[in-house]
Amino acid sequence: MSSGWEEGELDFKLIFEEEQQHQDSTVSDSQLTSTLSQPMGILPSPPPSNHRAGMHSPPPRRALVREFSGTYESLPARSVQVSESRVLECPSIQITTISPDDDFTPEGGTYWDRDRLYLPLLDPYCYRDSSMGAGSLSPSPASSPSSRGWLSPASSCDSLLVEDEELSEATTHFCLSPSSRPTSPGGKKRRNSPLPSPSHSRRGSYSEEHVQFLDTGDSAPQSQGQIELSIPQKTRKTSLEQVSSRDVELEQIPAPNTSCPPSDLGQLRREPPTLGMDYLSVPNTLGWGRTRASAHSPIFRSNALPPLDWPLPCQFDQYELRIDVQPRPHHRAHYETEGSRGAVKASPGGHPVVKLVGYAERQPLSLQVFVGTADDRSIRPHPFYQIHRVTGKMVGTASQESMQAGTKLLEIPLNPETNMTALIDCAGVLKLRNSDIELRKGETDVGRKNTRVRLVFRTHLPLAPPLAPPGRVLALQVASQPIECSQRSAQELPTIESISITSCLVDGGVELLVNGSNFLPTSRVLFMERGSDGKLQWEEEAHVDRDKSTENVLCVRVPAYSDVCVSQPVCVCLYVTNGKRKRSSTHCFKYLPMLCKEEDPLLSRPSLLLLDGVMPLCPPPHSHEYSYTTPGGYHDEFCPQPETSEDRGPVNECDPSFQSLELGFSELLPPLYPPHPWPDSPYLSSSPSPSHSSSISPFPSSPVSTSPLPPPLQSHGPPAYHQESHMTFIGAPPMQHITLDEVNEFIGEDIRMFHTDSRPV
DNA sequence: TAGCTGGAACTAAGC
DNA sequence: CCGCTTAGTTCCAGC
Repeated sequence: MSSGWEEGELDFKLIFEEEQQHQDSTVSDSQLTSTLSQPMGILPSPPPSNHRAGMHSPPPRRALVREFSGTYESLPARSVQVSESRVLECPSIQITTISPDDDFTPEGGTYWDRDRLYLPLLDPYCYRDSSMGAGSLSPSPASSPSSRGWLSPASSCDSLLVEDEELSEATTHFCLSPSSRPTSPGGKKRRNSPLPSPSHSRRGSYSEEHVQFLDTGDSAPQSQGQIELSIPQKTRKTSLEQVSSRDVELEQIPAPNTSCPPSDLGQLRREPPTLGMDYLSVPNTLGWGRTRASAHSPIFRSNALPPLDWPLPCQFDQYELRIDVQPRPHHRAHYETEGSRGAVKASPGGHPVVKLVGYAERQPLSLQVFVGTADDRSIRPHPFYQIHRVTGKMVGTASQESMQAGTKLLEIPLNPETNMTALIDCAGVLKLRNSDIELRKGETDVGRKNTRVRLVFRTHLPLAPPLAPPGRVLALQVASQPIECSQRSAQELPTIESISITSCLVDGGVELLVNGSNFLPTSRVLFMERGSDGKLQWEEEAHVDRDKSTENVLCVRVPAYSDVCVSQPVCVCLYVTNGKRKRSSTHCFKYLPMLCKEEDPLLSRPSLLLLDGVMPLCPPPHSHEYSYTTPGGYHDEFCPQPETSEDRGPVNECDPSFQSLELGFSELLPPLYPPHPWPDSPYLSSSPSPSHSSSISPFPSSPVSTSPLPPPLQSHGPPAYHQESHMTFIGAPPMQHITLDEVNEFIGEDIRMFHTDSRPV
C-alpha cells in the first residue's frame, strides 16, 4: 500500500535559510522572480513540498546550506543557484512559452496533442501552486466540481517572504467574503454518451476537465507555455495521471477577494503551468510506516506550516483542539456528476462541533477542515475524497475554500465570541472517481473499498513567549471518527459506534453491549488477535443474546481468551460481521491477566480507568468500562480493518494507542533526552519533542499525574516516557495510527540518531 | 427552482 | 470464457 519508497530514495534536499530569504528576493531565476512578486495569501505558505496530493510530505531536514535556528522547511527538488550563496532546490521542467495568438481550446485554454501539452499565456499573477503548503485562501466559494479553480497567488516562494506578522494578521483577520457563486455541484447531468469511464468518460473528470497543468509542487516558471510531454494518445490516461485532479484544478474563477490582493479583477486567473512527475520524480515520500514526522514538534515557524500529511497532536500545553460532537459514521459522498448531498451531520442530529480549548486570546483563528484517510496508517489527505463546501440557507457557518498541496480545505473561523467553537455545518464530501485518481503517477492507494474517511481539523495558533519564540505557531490537529462514504457500504456494512466495556479478565464471561447500526439477526461478533506479523493468531466468536439485541445493539458475552495464564494485558480486536466481506471496523478490547487486579494497585482504583470519567451504570465484575465516544478522537482506527489487514502484511495486531503502547514498550525507549524549553526543530531526533518533555505535560492536573503519561499526540509518534503502566489513562488524547512496527522503528531510529547526534562531528 | 436525499439502474472488476 | 457477485458510478424521483 505504501509507496515502497525507502529512505535512501529521497533524493531531494530540504534546505532552509531564513536570513537569506530577503537577500534573495531578487532572484534572477525566472522561476522565482514571478513567484516572489506574487501577493500573499491569507496565510503564509509553507515551502513547496513537491508532493502530489495524497502523497506524504517529506519530513523536514536540517538545512544543508546553513542551519538556522533549527527550523526546517521542505523545499523543492532540484538545485538551482539563485544567488551566490544560495541554492534552491527546484524541479526540472521544460516549458515553452507560446504566444497568445495560438489556438487553445475554448474551455480551458489548454489542449493536448500527442506530444505536448500547450498552455496559454496567462496572467502572470494567475497561477496556483498546488503544492503550496498552507494554501492561500481562495475567494472562490465554488466547490468541486463547479469550483475547481483554485487560484492561489501564494507560491512556494511566497512562503519565503512571509513574515511572522503576516501570519498573525492572517489569523487575526480571517475574513470571509460572501460567495458569489454557488458552491454545490451543478445539479444532475444527463447521460449523453454511454462511454464508460475512465477512458472515454462521458464527462471530463475532475482531472480531465479542469486543467491539466502538471503539478510540480513548486513554483514553476510563471511564463506560460507548453510543457513537453510524451503523451501518446493511447496512453493519455497515463499521462494525465500527472495531472491529477487534486494537483491541477484549473478553471477560470473570479478574482480573489481580500485574501488575495487584486491584480485585475476582470482578468481571469489560471494556474501556472507546472510539470509533474515525468521530470521530477518525487518519491512517494515517506513510507507511512517510516515517517518520523510524528516525532516532530507541533510548533512551527509561521512560514513553515506543516503539510497536511504530517501528524500533529491535538493537544499541546493548555491548548487542545477537540471534537465535541462527532460526525455520523455514515455520510454518502456525492460525485461530481451529482448534486451535493449536503453537509456531514452528527449522530445526535445537527452537525459536528469542534472546539479549541485553552485559547484565551481575542484574536480569532482559522480552523482548517479537510478530508483525511481512515485506514490504519497515519492520517493524510484522502486521495479519493475532497472536502466540499456546502452553502445554502441552512448553512450558518461561513467558510472559505483553499487548496493546499492539491487538497481542498475549508477554512472556518474560530471566534472567541463563540468560545472558539465551530459548528461544522458547511462540510460535505466529494467523491472522485477511482479511475481518475488511481491513474495518477505515484498513486499507490486503490479506491476500491477505500471509502472510509475522516474529517480532519487543524488550526494554527500564534504562540508567544514563553511558550515559544516569537514567530512560532502551534499546529494542532484532530480527526473525527471514521465516516463511511459509500452508499452501498453504508447500507450494508455493520458499524460499531461504541462498546460498553473495553476490558475484562481473560476468563471473559462478561456481558458486553455493542452499539451501532446495520445489525442483523444473523450478525456475529468476533474477537480476534493478530500477531506482530499481522497473521490471525486467535479468533473466537462471542455468544450473542438475541433476545437482548436489536438492530442497533448487540448484547454479547465476552469469550475467554485463548490463554488464561497470560501475565500481561492482551489487546485484541472485536468486530461485527454480517457475512463475508461485510464486517465492521474493529474496536479494541483488552484482556487483563487474572493476577492483574491484585498486582497492579492502580487497577484497584477502577475509577482511574474510566475514560472521560463516565461511570457505567452497572459495571460488571472483571470489567473496566468507559464511555466509548471520546470527544477528541476515536479508537476505531487503532485496529486494522479485518477485511483488509490480511493483505497488508505486518500490521499491528491491535490497538497501537496508548493501551497497546503500554505493553512493554517502555524498556525499548531511549534514555530521556534533555528537555528543551521549546523545540527548535520539529524534527530533531536527538531532542525530545514537546510531547516528550516532561515539562509540558498534557495532563497537568491529571489524577494519575504521578504516573508518567503518554504524549499528547493525537497522531502517531514515538511512545513517550511513560513506563510500566498497564492501564488506560484518564482523558488520554487518542494516539492515532501507529503500529507496533512503527513504534519499534521509531524507537530504533531514535536510538540510532541519538547516538549519531551525540557523536562529535 | 435548486438543492438535498434515497433508491436503484447500470457498469466494470473480481472471483 | 462465462456466470455470478461485488462495488463504483450515474441517474431518477420525491421532497
